[in-house]
Amino acid sequence: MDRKNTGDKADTLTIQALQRMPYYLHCLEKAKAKGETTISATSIANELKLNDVLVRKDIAAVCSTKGKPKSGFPVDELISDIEDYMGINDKKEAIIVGAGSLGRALLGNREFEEYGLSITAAFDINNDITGRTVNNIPIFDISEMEPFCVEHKIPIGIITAPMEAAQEIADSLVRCGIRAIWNFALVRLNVPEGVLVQNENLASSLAMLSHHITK
Amino acid sequence: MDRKNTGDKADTLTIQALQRMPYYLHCLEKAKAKGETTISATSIANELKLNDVLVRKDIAAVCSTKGKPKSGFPVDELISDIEDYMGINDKKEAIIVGAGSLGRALLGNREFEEYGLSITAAFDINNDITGRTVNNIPIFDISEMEPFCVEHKIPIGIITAPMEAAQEIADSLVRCGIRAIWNFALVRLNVPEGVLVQNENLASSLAMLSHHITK
DNA sequence: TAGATTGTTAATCGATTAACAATC
DNA sequence: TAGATTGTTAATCGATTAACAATC
Repeated sequence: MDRKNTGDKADTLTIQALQRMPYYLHCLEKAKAKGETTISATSIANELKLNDVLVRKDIAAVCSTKGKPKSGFPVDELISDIEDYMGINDKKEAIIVGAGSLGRALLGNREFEEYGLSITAAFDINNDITGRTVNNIPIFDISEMEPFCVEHKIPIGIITAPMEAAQEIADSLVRCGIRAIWNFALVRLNVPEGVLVQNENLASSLAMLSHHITK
Repeated sequence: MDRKNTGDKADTLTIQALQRMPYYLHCLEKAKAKGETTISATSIANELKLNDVLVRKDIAAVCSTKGKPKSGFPVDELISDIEDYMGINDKKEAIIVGAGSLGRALLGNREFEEYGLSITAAFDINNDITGRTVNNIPIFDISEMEPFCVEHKIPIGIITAPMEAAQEIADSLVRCGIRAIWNFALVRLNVPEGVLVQNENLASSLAMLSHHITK
């Protein structure tokens, strides 16, 4: 099946553009709170210190209507278009694998819910940890992970395990039909095509900070 | 003072390259554990699924010696060069501002120590939280932040506060002489030149995941 | 030696920015 | 109308990749 021009513009957004969306959303909600009903790409660009053409292109890729010269875009519509595009409004279930300090930290973070991510269980190998709950989310033994994922058709796995274990966990998740992995372990994961791996490299960020400080 | 060619190559690494460094480090340590004394850029590239010329360029920018055709680079030397470059070996003190779920999560994460980051205190506005400790790190009232930073000459601030408060906190940190900010709030911070802001956008990552799932 | 590997220079690729005509 | 703002096409910029001569 060819996907050259299917009418929807879903494929046109680059990763960078997609990552700017939450900023746009925040900016729009601020404008809405102020009572503004339309907003120009130019003003968004100024607020976020981005190029205005860039903002216009990003908006064009997700917005269902065109902007009007002079007034700009309708705020409400743009908000719901971005939310739809990001898939914020339909809840997606996720599990956390590795309930060490970072894993439990994420379990305790309620803000993910706002972005449509609902963490339903955590798994760990260490039986000092399993059996407990954090933020009302149960921590099970790792052996229960595969049946749990299959039964609940979990689409997202969050790996906060040590890097030595990460690839094996990823393989296991893939077998269960997971479709996206949020990887906090410092390894490149090998996954089949169609499975998205989003790497969250706190170590890389730390490298940036450290290097700047050390000059 | 002109900085065209000062002999050190510190300025030549791009952000992307710097972010690859932790992966190289991990890869090298794995090789070292296997008893290998030299390693080729080609083999690192294969392991990490990167282009070999890219790896060679990255290494050239940080490594003090040149590689030898056929054998490659000395593992030990490369490890210490990268560690030096990233500034892993000298401890840098940091504070956390905002001790909500994410902030306490980071407080509890002991892995940062391995990368040279030592979190010495946290601050919050909520007096249900202040006075406690997490992982032996005290949580103080926000009013004590400025004197603490000045007294201890803290170079790094980690913002895990709500986005409404983030800019004000950043301004305050800058006044105290902070040199880098690790920003987990979803706003672009305005800081003077010379202060690094490293944005950690969990929301942007979530946008990636959600969008992929929703297809 | 032959071959793996290096480092450099040039080509490619993709994202951002600039220029500009169209429009409310 | 005039001016702000839009959307598009072309130019720029920067990172990655390819080609290739040099070397252990």
